[in-house]
Amino acid sequence: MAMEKFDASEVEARIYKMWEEAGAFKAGANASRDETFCIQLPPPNVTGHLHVGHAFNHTLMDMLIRWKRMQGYDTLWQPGLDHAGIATQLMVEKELAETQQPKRTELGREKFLEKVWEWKAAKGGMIEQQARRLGDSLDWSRSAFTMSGAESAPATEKPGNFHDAVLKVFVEMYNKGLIYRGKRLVNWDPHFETAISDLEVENIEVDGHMWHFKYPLAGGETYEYVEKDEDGNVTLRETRDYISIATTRPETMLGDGAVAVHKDDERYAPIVGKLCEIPVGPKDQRRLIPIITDPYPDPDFGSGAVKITGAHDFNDYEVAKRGNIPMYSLMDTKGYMRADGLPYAEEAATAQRIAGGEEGFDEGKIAAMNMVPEDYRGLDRFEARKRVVADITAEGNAVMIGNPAYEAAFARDGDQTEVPQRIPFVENKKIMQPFGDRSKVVIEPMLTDQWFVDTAKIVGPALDAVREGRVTIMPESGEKVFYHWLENIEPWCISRQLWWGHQIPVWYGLDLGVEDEQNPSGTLDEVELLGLLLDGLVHRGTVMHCGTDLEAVKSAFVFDNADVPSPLSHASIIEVADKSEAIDRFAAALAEYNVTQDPTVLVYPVWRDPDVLDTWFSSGLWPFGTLGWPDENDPAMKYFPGDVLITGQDILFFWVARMMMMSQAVLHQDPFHTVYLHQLVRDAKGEKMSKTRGNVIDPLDMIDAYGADALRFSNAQMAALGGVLKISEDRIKGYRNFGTKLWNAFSFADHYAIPYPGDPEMPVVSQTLNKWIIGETGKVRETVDAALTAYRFNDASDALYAFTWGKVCDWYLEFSKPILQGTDTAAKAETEQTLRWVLDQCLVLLNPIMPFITEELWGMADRRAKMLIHADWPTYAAADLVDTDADREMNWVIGLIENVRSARAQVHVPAGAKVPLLVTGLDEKGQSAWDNNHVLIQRLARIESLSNVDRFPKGCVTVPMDGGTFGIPLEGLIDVDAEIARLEKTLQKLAKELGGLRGRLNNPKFAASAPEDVVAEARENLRLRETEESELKAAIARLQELG
RNA sequence: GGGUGAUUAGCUCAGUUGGUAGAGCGCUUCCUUUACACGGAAGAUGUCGGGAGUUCGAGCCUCUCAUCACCCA
Repeated sequence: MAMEKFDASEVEARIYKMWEEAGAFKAGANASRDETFCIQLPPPNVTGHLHVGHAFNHTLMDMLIRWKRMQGYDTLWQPGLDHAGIATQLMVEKELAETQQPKRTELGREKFLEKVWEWKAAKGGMIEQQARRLGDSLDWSRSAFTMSGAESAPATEKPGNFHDAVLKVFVEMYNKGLIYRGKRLVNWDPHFETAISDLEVENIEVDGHMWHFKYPLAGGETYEYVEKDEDGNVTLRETRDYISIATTRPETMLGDGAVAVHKDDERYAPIVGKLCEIPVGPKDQRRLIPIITDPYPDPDFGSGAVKITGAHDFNDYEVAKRGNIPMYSLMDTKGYMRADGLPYAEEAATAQRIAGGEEGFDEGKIAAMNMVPEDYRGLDRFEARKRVVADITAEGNAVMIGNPAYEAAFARDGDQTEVPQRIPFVENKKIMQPFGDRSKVVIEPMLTDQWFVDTAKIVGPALDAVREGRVTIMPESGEKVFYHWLENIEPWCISRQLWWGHQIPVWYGLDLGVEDEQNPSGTLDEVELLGLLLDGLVHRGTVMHCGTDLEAVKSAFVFDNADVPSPLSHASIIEVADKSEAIDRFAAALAEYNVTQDPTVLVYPVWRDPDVLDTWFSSGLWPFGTLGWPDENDPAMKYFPGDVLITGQDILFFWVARMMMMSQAVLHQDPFHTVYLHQLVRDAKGEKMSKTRGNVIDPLDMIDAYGADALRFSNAQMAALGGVLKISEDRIKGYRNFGTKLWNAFSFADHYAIPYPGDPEMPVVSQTLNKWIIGETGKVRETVDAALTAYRFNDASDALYAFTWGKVCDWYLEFSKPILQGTDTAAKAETEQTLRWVLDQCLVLLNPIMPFITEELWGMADRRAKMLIHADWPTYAAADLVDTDADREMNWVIGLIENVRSARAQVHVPAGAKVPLLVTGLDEKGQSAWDNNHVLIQRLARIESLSNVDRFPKGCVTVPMDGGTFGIPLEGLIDVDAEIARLEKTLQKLAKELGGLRGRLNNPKFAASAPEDVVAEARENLRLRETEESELKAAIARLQELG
């Protein structure tokens, strides 16, 4: 019966179903020892689809998991999904728009979150289905979700407690002072109106402009401006009443707090400490700002003077912090120029007093001030830029240069009245501009109130983990990057102005505390009551408390209020939406109390922080949040800490470092011992894949075309440590062919009707051939184990490819044919058993890389104790299996066959023709090797007979071997000149090698300083080459006689 | 501007304490020989980016230059 062809799509679906239904991937499946081996799958976005990057690293993880599972480890490959705040919210908003449903803001928070959960249930997690096509042996029954257990989750959702973990960690870190609220500059996305992480910002080089403006000195002061060249010669000397500023963002001038120059910049030394004017806004209310020194300005860049807008530029922010310069926010959350606050004239006056040192300031006060003049208020930031440029230019404060067009016009017709002689100095230049990777709008650095993790306080243990070798980062270069980043770590902004995510567990209440306590009576009298009502609650501060839920913070608020007059101190605490509702409710209750004197109507409203946590905050808890924590008694906690993390190097900081910090902060352990980083998967040319380039390779298409095994093999093959990953369809096709080769090896066994009982023991053999292949199997098993232990997936796949195709198929199966067809029943039985055993070993060793085809072939045996996925990984050692004599003999046989074939082909002996073979000087070993294997040799090299001769006849093709020289008598058949040419060429190559070898051996320093075995090897090599050389020379001589 | 890495056969890439270069694909020639044409056999192709140094010996170590890529400002 002939085996059918391998149909990947049919087999893959069937086999995967079989594994999954049998629970083959479940945690602990096939465990025969206590040691655990756990890999946490980096959770893909719930909105995500499988791309080549996933396909790549899933293959590596699956290889390790399958390998360890076969070795009997208690394994867990933990899957799950990330709720992906901004991506998911965007996806759902888009869908609402497309289906003409009410917008997010119209729905309100609660209804919108319902929609998100509906979307998740219907369309989220597509990637989990796609990953199955790859053959991933993930324990799907444990699939986790970073939003599981959230208040908003519907009952239909799979239960989980990730939300508990997130809140518990937040509260603990808050209580330890590791989390705080503050005003800092963050990347702000004006489209989504939220802070976003650095990872979500793409810096793209775009065409921009550099404008040059004059900031006039206060009071019309002047100074001598001198420029010098490298040698100190004066190239320009003029009297100026201004300082020249270059900027790519003129609209931010409105928020300037200073002009900074380098302290060593002689040009500006005379005016440091003086004031200059921001040349924009109403003429009467021009603000004056100080000229300061700071290390940041580069004297060689632009004019060397930099305007400092602390609230809208990251570099300026640092300068402003150093110099205590006010940072005026200019824009609203949508990126429009602010329209709130007091009239500009009043704000400018205040700012002026601050700049002059007559008035103090703090963060809150500055934040409330709107420094945008009325004319620009409410404008889009880019529109405002145009207006600012136009206004400054109109007023004559643009730096002017000669107009090339004027020169040209003058030269042409001597009349240039239509063309201006001088024009504003505007450079066209490439600038790096930040864009939101999802919104595609220009990201605005914005000074906002956000929550931060004080990373500096928790970074220590993560750094130590790598420094002390508890955690290994591969490739090693990742360690440097890791140190560099962690040693210069910035506070981590963890709040996002979104709805989809873990809402920050902090509640605010009105600050009722009275600073100058005038009434220690402890009761609420009429005067105080009115005071509270009229005092403008709006301007009162707030107090806040953190807890896992409202109940948890109530007592803290009650405690706060203990000091306020009774009965207000006993007001019941209620939750409201926000501060304004809180004020309304509070005032209404007071008013009612005033009338009724009924203390039970008094309420103390509190409201929850509307922001949600950065997605990376929750995914930082992934290593234990997936295992039942905070329930430390969950049996799955035995898998913490995990073993290996395999992920893209681009999220080393964003995720890997954070998992390490969070695991240490919460559980005081490292989450894994090894981090394997890989690069971005690119197309065959090494370009990034992108939809716009149209070079995206969909792994599912590859699976459709070539099967999952081929894609996996290709992935394993390109996984050289630290290497660039270029995926090539030709290569995948090549590994599909490899699968077919393996399949046909079984078809071979089938063809020879070799019994296939299944689960064979390693046979005890007497045939050299069988001894040899068993030894080779032992070698490859060691190579594969060593490679996988060292995460050298390419070495493992290389070794298996070379073994299966190059050893088993090319030689072993060919050699077995005469025995299988022969009459020696003992030899035949032994070879049949060996062949089945060897093929079984191929299946076992290849299973981690190509699980489908191997499992299918495994299942064709009459019976199997277990599925291949749970088969026992072999432990035999090459040292026990390799028979050196068999090894030497088979290599000699292979060499002889190859050399005879080569010689035949080169002198164009017809492929089918059987030729006689002669030999001279055959030694004992050669004779015995020939005797043992002549059937194989004659068959594969197409040889009719062997005759011992003293001397080769004229016109004989020579094949020098160790232990005897063979010759094919071909007088009259061969082209003598061509054959001489062939031998000469071989001789030349040989001469080169001999030259090298002799050179080394004749050098006394070589023998003195090189290791002994190297010297011995070189000597032996030289001996063999010299013999070969003399044989070749003799052969050439014979041919020349003939000619 | 800072950092990291790369540059090896026509293409895509390996090459783990320095011992004299390999794979897959592609290409050329031959072969439908009873596992396999998604195959078999044979074959060609490399001053290992340039230069200098250390060494008996350098693709590998050091310096330098060039080009490219990525990350961070």
